[in-house]
Amino acid sequence: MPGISRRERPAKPALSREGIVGAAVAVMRAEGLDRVTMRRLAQELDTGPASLYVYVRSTAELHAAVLDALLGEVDLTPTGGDWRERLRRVLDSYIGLLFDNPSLARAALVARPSGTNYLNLVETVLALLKTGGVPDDRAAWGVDLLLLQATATAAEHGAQARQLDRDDDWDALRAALTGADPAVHPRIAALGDDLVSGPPRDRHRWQFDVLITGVLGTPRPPSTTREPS
Amino acid sequence: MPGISRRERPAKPALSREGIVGAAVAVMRAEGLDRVTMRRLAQELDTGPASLYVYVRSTAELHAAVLDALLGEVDLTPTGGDWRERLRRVLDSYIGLLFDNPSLARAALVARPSGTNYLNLVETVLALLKTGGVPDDRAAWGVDLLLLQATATAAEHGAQARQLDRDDDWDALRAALTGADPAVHPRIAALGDDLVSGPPRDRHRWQFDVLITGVLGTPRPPSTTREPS
DNA sequence: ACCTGAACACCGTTCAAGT
DNA sequence: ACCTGAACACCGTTCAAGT
Repeated sequence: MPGISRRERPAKPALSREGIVGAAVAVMRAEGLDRVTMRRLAQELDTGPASLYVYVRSTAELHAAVLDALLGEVDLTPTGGDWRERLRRVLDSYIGLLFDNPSLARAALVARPSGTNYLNLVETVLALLKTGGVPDDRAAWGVDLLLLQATATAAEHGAQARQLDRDDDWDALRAALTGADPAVHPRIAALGDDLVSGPPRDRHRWQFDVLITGVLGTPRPPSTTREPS
Repeated sequence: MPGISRRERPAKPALSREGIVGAAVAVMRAEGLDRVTMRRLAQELDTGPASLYVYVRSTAELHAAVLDALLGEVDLTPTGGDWRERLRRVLDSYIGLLFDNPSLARAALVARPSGTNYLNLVETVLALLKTGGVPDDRAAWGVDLLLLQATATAAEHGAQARQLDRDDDWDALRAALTGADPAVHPRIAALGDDLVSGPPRDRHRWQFDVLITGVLGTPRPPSTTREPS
């Protein structure tokens, strides 16, 4: 028994970008993004790592491709509620996806995806903002803000959830905040528990509302760049 | 000439957490956080990597310690302007620090620092929000929102700035957005350039204003957790 | 063109053994 | 206790050589 995944595959299928990304998604699902390495994938595809570089530029690019593939699972058409509620649902779906794959959220911050699924997500958010009467110029900048916030939240919390390792750091932060010396950090001491408490869902909802309220109430500054001749 | 950094150090100094973090900061400044590895540090300290584990739990924990040390450079007492302007300056200082060390921003999302410098930053933000009349409960959640936004912005942009590698991804996104098919992605096509354009400073300022406006205008939801007896 | 073996230059972490 | 050598189990990427 030389290979692991030799089931109904008598002949080695030809390499292709599609096949590589597909294998990458499978490995990610089974073992996490940390295991999506050139060497692990080469093993899966029964070849050497060098061969993959014909189709993929780097590990980072590969991770971006995996993310875009996963983005196909985001629910872009929730039903019921007004534009605001639907937008919240779309972003919750996006966050949920990244929560399940925390390392993916971190990858999203580093190498932004540019595939169809990402474009569909952006388009959906823009359409909902339009429905809500958000001026175009604010929507253009707002979509970035909303997606960045969602991604960062997932990246942050995701770390906490998956790796036991990070729990210690988070506990350390919690302890540092709740145990602050009132003489040195009076505001932290005054707020205490509230700084880190609250059900995540409530926090997310409030954060989303802050963003929407802010976008609705904040005109964009006049452009500081020189006009095109 | 056996070692690299043998200058006025005749005897090998005893290992200590302080010394390790200090060396880590030095290596980060000189070669970037990517080079802050157990092995590289061991080499710097003239020992083996295993020895470091007496003082440091993991590489992630070490990176968090480096971040907290760097956080000491954030300007917490800008002069002039009202609370809002001063808060903007503090966050700009924080963002600037992370911009210069992009990988640090990513580390901040994964392993949150809990040292004195981080507490000082949180305290300062809370104090400025208090000055601005932001209710305590919103300030408690708002500080997280503001710092997360700043960190994510740095993590995102930082990748673009430092590594040529990521430029391609960003260009790909830009091209995908500006070249969108109006039949498939009408809103993206309509907004076009504006989605990715604008001086970063203007975008940052607008994002900050959105957050402040949002926090000022969004009450926290009534707690959904049961009251303490 | 596409594919590969082999090499270069690294990693984190553990553990038995020493002092 | 503190420190370490050595090992285990990996990495990304390049490049000359093959088909």
